[in-house]
Amino acid sequence: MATIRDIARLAGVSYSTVSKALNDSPLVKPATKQRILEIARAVNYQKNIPAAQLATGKSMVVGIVFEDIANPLFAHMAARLIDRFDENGYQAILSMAAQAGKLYRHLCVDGILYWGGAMNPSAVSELQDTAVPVVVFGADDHHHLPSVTVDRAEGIRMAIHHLVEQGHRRIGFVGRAEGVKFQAYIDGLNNLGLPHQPAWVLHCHHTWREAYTAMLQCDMGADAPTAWIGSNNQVARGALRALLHRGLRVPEDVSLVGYDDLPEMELEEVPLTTVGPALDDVVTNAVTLLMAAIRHEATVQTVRLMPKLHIRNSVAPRKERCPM
Amino acid sequence: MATIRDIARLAGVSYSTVSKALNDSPLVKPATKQRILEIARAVNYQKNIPAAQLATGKSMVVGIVFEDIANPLFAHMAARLIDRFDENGYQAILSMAAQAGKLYRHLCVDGILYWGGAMNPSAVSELQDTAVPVVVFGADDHHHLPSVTVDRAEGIRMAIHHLVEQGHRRIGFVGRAEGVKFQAYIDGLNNLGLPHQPAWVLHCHHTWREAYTAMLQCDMGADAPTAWIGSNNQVARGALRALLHRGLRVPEDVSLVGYDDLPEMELEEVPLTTVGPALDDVVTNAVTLLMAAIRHEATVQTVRLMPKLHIRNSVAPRKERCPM
DNA sequence: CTGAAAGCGCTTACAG
DNA sequence: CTGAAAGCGCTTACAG
Repeated sequence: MATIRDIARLAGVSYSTVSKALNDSPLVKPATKQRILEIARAVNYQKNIPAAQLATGKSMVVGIVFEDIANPLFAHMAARLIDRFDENGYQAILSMAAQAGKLYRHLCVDGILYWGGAMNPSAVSELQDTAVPVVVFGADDHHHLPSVTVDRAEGIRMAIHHLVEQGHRRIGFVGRAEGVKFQAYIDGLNNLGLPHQPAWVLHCHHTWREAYTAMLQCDMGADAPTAWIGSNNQVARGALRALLHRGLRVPEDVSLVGYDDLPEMELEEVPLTTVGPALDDVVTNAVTLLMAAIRHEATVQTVRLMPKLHIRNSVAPRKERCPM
Repeated sequence: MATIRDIARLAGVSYSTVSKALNDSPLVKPATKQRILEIARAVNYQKNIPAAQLATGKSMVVGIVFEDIANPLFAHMAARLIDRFDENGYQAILSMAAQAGKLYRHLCVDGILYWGGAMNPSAVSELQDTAVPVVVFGADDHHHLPSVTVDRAEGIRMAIHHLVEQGHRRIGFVGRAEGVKFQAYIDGLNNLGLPHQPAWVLHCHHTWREAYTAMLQCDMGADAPTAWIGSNNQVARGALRALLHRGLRVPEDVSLVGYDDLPEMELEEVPLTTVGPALDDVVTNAVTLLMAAIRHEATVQTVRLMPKLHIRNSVAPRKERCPM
């Protein structure tokens, strides 16, 4: 690997001049600069970034942490995130929560973006230990960190209202039976004076499989919900499949609205009506916040986004369901 | 951020002794070592890896490149890959093909693992420019690089044979109508003296959506295939959905075998019969190869894996299909 | 416009 | 067992 000194020798200048030329400093005569650049290309010079980083104290790379890379949301956002950082002159690297702390400390990244639906507290606090700025997104507020959050409770309320408008009164919930979304579900029903029963809540983690299994096994007697809310994209899909598997028609027999608005939701067997934030907004705001934090101009600490309702084909007016 | 010199001052020793203590060198007296370690912990010392890297020339991190992070195979393999590297004392970072070249050169990683189904030639050659070892996997052989490949042609042959054993003679292909798999499809039919027609090949990229659309629109007249091969996991799923959407029963009316054996394939509406390599083998071999290359003991240059047939429920003996 | 010098935080022979 | 010194490849005042 050629170094700055090799080039200096070849060009017959000092290596500090080479350094300046390579960094396009105005302090070096165009002619020399050009000569140096040509030689650099000729020897296929590659700057040693760790060395530059050591000298300047900045790496121009940021780390992105994903709690759950199996979630299709991940693929959807990662590419956009990387592009946004690139526009800001930063390179982005991806990692999973388990190794992020150690990794980014080692690499001395300039900033960290943490995406977590469930938000692993120990992973986050490990990140905080490092001196670099971190912003979190996709989760609930984090007390001590800038974050972009979504009013998920409002999202669930919107889902309930939409269902109620269609005449539904027995509304079930599939997903994690705890946290903001679940609480909003309970509160939403109570506020509207709607009934709820333990049997209408199918507790499961945010995976396709668990949601599928839960929905497949649950009681679908005459007293069962006529509409369900699935607490994220995976859950909604798994639930949909299970419903269909059981011979129920969606939305004719049962309605379903899912949280998270991925483009793919439209491609499901029954295009899913969903509620969720515009993902591009989430991405853009998260990047903006981190850039500001890196430049120490962190005026805004928290951005709160509103979800929207996307009506497709998985909700229909209630009619009493034919028993199984 | 505390440095080695801060600790030295606090401990009343030279900083070179601190360095040795921190690296657990046997050259320092246990008592001093312990005192140094305690101080290091007390001041929350974090080693500056770029500096260490500059001094030693190695970073102990490897880069993993994924061409297509939207492919569920990605999530499946990334976690396993990271674990394997960890067992070898290496940290792994993920990135997408577009930025990998620049990124890994900047970071001076010790090795690169490149996963590509379609194999983007320019991205790979950009990687090769760097002096660090790279191994590719999940794609065809790469002429100049160590690689772990799968005999995909054999996989397709296995699929055809399985279908033929079930009495099928008109076998269609959904996926990229070029490359190894497609060629194996054509050759396989020819070798068995089976007919084939242009209309039985649905060309599409490896996405759910394209496969779905292609299968939805194709001619399903009396002359259509009674069985299909989907060229990867996404394609097989999209095709399955389209078939069902058209009112065809799988496998009663049409059979389908998919390439790639992801655990999720079993969870499809109709559990899919698939053909593909054991993914853990792919992962393990790829890591082993890269580790060997990094240690300059690259004896094996290419590992070729055999796919297997996984029989589930999407293939049935042929019966003439009821026309649509 | 150019170059000599110091320094970033670490590692590693080498001498004591 | 400990420490002084040189060096990794770069950047950046500072002097010329």
